[in-house]
Amino acid sequence: MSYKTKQSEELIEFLKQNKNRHMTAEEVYGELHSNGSTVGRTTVYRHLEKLYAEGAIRKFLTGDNSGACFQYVDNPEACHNHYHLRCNSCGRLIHTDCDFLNELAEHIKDEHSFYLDTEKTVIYGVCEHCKANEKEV
Amino acid sequence: MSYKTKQSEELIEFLKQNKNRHMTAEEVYGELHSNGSTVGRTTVYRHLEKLYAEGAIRKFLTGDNSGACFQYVDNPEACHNHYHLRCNSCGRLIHTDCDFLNELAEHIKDEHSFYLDTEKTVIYGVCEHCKANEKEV
DNA sequence: TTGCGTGCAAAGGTTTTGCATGGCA
DNA sequence: TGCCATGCAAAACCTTTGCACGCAA
Repeated sequence: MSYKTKQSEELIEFLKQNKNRHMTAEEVYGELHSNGSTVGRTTVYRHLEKLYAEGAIRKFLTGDNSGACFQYVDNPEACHNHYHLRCNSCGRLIHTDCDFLNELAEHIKDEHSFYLDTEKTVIYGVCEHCKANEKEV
Repeated sequence: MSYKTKQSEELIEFLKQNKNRHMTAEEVYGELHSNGSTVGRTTVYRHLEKLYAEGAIRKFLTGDNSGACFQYVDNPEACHNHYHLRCNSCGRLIHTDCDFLNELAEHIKDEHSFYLDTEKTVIYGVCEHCKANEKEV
C-alpha cells in the first residue's frame, strides 16, 4: 500500500468524516457507493485490515456475528486513557476520558496480577438514552 | 427445548465437564464425536445458542473470525460481583471477586450515565504467566 | 517500465434455515 | 397421538484468496 490511489483516498477520507460512527465493512462499502465511489468490496476489506494493523482504525466485534465494526482513531495516543463504553441496545460506542481507568488498571495489576489492555477492553452496558427507552417497552 | 433428549444431555454434560475450557462450536462438536456421541452439528449450534440466551453458558468472540467460544457458567448468580479477566495470550478466563467492580459501575453510572452490564463486560489483557513468557520471546 | 493496487469471481469458514424424520411425553 | 428435537443438505453470511488488468511512481 505504498501507492496513493483514488480508492484509498476516498476510503480514508470517508472514515475520517465518520469518526463518531462505527461501521461494518459492508456499511463502509455501501455508503461509499452511495457517495459515488466505485471502490470494490475487496479493496475495502484489504484497507480496513491494513489500517487496523497499523492502529489507524479500531476494530470491534459485534456479538451477534454480524461482522466486525471499524472506527477511525483520531488520535491513537489519546485513547490510552479512554474507556470504551458500548451500548448493547443501540450499538453506539462512547469514548470517555477518565482517570478512573488508570486507577482500575493499577488496581488490577497490583491486586490481581493482570495487565489490562486498554485498547481491547470494551465495557458493555446500556446508555442513558436506551435505558430510558427500555422502560417504555 | 422442553424435551429431554440424549443429545442435549450429552452436550450439557460435556460442557459441565469442561468448565475450565472455552471452546468453539466446532470443537464441542468434534470432541463430542470423539467421545462416541453422534450429536449433529446443527444441534450443537442450536443448543449453544439457547444456553447462551438462558445465561447457562458464556460466549466470547475470538477477534480473528475463527468462531465464537463458549464456556459453561458454573454459578450464574455468583458472577454478579465478578470481574472477568480474559488473557489474550493463553485465552484463560479469570473470575475475580472484587468490590472495585462495584465502585467502577457506580462511577460509570454517576459520571457517565452508563449502566454497566457485569455479565457481558470482559476485561482484556495479559495474565501474569503470559506476561512473563512474553519477555522470553 | 516496474510492480503495487484493484476488483471480479471463487473459495473458505462459520452459522442459520428448510424440511422430513424420529423420539419424548 | 401430538409436538418438539434432530440432522442432513443447502443457503446465508462474512471474509479471504487467485489472478489478470490497470494505474502510480
